[in-house]
Amino acid sequence: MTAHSKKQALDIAKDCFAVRLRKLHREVSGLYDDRFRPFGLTTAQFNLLVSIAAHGEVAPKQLVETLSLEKSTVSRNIEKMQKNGWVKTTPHKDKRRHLLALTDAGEALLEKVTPAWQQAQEDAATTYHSLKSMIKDIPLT
Amino acid sequence: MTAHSKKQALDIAKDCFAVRLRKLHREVSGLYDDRFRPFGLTTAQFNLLVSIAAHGEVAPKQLVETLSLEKSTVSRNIEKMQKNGWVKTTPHKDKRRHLLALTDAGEALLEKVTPAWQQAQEDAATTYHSLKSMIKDIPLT
DNA sequence: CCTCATTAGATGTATATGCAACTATCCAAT
DNA sequence: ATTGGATAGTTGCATATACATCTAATGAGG
Repeated sequence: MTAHSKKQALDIAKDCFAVRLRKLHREVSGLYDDRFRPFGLTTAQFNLLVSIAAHGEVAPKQLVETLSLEKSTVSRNIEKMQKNGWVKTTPHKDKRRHLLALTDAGEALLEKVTPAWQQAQEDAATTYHSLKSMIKDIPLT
Repeated sequence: MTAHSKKQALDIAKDCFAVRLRKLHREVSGLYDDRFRPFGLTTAQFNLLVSIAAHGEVAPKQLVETLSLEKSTVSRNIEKMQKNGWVKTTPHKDKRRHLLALTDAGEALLEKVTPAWQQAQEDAATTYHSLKSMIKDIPLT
């Protein structure tokens, strides 16, 4: 390990978008996970819960696009949320598809965790002052 | 699902730091993974590779702090990198600890993937124009 | 009608990640 | 020196994620 290559590695670590973004993602996700834990909810599941609620009724395919998740990830995460009684499916004329919606329990959960979400938002904004301005630059769709 | 609660969910989805940050993380990590795949390297492993190189010799505990990773995550990811012959360990006087360093193969790999990393950086900067300015606001340590 | 490419989802397999609990070691107070 | 708490790392377990492959259903050309 020459001094040169060590310095080069330092530069990469400092400049790399992925290194910083992944670290920030772990830290921020942790704040939300801490707040959601008492409800038996994870941040990934909360994302899906909110997205389904926002659509009313929605196909998995749509969630894949909205959240940039792999279809198999959606498939399996939804499966857990169904087992927890938060999500229900309804058939579609096109038998390949089906639609997802929140159950009453799912809607009640969303109501119930909203204050925890607000606290997590504050945690994040307090710890990472730049998030508030940064958020506008993160594309949503 | 009332129209009111649906609109509320839309607002949460739009405002939530975690939703946007996690989505961006998946998209950007995917760009790097695509570039690293031909080398049998993942973005997570690249992060560790660079961090070890930047330190020269480093304890897992230090990586935990530098990258905000759980200690068990570091433990197991390093284990895979050792099996791949990229990382070696040396004992420490304090027998609880050990030090990590890159092997020759590890250093060679880092050299070899650096152009791919640069391409991923360009991919990311091109797709997400705001990343370049955003990066300054993401705390490193 | 057929057939074949396409599409939506599910399943097999692997990595990444975190929490809890455990082990081994160290250190400080007595 | 002894012991009890702290520390570094590992292991058990669960979720999250992606790629490759598979299945079922659709739809477009012939």
